[in-house]
Amino acid sequence: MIRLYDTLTAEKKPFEPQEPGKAKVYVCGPTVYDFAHLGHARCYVVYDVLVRHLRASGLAVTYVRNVTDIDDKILKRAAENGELPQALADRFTEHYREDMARLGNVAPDVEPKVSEHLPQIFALIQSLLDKDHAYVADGDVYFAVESFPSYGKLSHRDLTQMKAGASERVDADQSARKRHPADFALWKAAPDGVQGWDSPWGRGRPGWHIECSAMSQAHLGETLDLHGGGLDLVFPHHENEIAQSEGASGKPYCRHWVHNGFVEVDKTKMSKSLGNFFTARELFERVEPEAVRYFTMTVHYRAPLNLDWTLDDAGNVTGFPQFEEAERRIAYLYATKQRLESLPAARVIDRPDVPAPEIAGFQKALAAALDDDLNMPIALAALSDFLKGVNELCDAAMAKKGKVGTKVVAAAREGFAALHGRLGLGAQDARTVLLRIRDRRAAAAGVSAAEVEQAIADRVAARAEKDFARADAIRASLTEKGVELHDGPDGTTWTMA
RNA sequence: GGCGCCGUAGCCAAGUGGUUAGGCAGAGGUUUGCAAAACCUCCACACACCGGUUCGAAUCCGGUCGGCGCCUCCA
Repeated sequence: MIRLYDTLTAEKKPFEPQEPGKAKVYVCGPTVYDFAHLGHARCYVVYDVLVRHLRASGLAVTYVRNVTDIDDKILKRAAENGELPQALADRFTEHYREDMARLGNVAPDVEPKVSEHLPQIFALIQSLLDKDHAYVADGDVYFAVESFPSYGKLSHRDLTQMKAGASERVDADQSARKRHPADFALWKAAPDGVQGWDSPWGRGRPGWHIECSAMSQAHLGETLDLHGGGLDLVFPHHENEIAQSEGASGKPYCRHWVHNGFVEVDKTKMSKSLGNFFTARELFERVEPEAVRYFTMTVHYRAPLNLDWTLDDAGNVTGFPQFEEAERRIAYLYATKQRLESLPAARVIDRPDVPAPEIAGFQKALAAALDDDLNMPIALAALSDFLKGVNELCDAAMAKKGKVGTKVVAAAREGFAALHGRLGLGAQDARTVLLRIRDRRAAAAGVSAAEVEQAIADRVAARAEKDFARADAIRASLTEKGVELHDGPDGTTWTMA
């Protein structure tokens, strides 16, 4: 049984879809006016693991994650760039999809765009007007929060206690048109000279929240099983979605609300508006995308994830210790996978060996960790045990006259399959990843493969002549450059420290 | 003003009423011509502070201090 913390009830509770065996999952996607940053990466990795785990647990998941391609920030950025808003949105949608793929996230089953759902948005707004949950004011349409008595239930706040304008971002003109300060726009009239879309209430653009109500309903129906997003969406975005959707349908909007914590920098939230962010792709230039994925899983999904980096005297970023550590773990994972895959057939014999507990129990441990509110740090602890077990297995197989049983090897392989299935780790070709890590580090250190290969050849010659002093001198000079040599039965290979 | 979160050993980070989290770093060891990798052992007798409840609290309750988030940009 999967238990997840639910924001609405503020407790961990069993995840129970309406229809047993099926899960309708909606996750709020990005507004595509810039590159995805680490905060987005974290968020979508969290829901990716959630969807993978639900599927691995036997649920037929319909995963919907929208793209907000109509938004004031897109209009503003496009105007600054002198390009069409849709062109800008389309471009960043592509970049976003590339970044998600590099993180190893599965594509959602449906990725709806606001620009393709205006009719549904109009219908929803009209329905709210018909039910007196909304009103028209000067070409704008607002939701009347006082018409929805349970307004505030998700974010656990009381309309009378809220401080209007506490965020210091209120628009005086807009406030004048509202009946209550917390009323929010369903439709906003477009000023002259600004791109707009024709609607029954005049030319304008949709309010921020209505899109998700309209699109989730269009693709998943009136009641979702699970809705996810960043903690910053609890209020007002998700609160307003509830008001809109339940106001229109009269049915519960969503059975389970999941929110992930922020990525932080110096204990402050990473956000586009603060400008304190690193984009996913600039990080990918420094470390394996899978290391970024791994890093996001090192803390519980609801806790803050603090990012550190090192600077040189000029203030340039020189490194990210956490990503470097994560990349070493990823390298360890793939090195282990490679060892298992390359066990010589002669070492694996048909005999009834029993797998070690850390291998035999890995799949269950993984599932149990994720069942308990998606506890990824515990899952990674189980992974550490598993990899240690696989290395012991390989050590045993490769020892003098060593042999291991086929069942044990099969269990280890199944462990890797489960790892991929639930956490989305370890799915790539081991050799490719390891070489890419090595070559990226070598390039960063100014080390060329050719010079290393030459040095290795010289050292091999020196060793053949038993000239160990010279062999060790070569090793020492390479070590200084961060090159590590590994003498194996099939020759000498190298990695970068 | 309202609502909420956090404070765990050198560092990162789980757990949350009584039994080893895990990782990194560090120290020994197996192995190796030397190394590396891998594995083994050790490693903290940790839980911001002060009270209270309890047979027993880092874990529950109250308070204090420190940090953070949201209260119509946000993942």
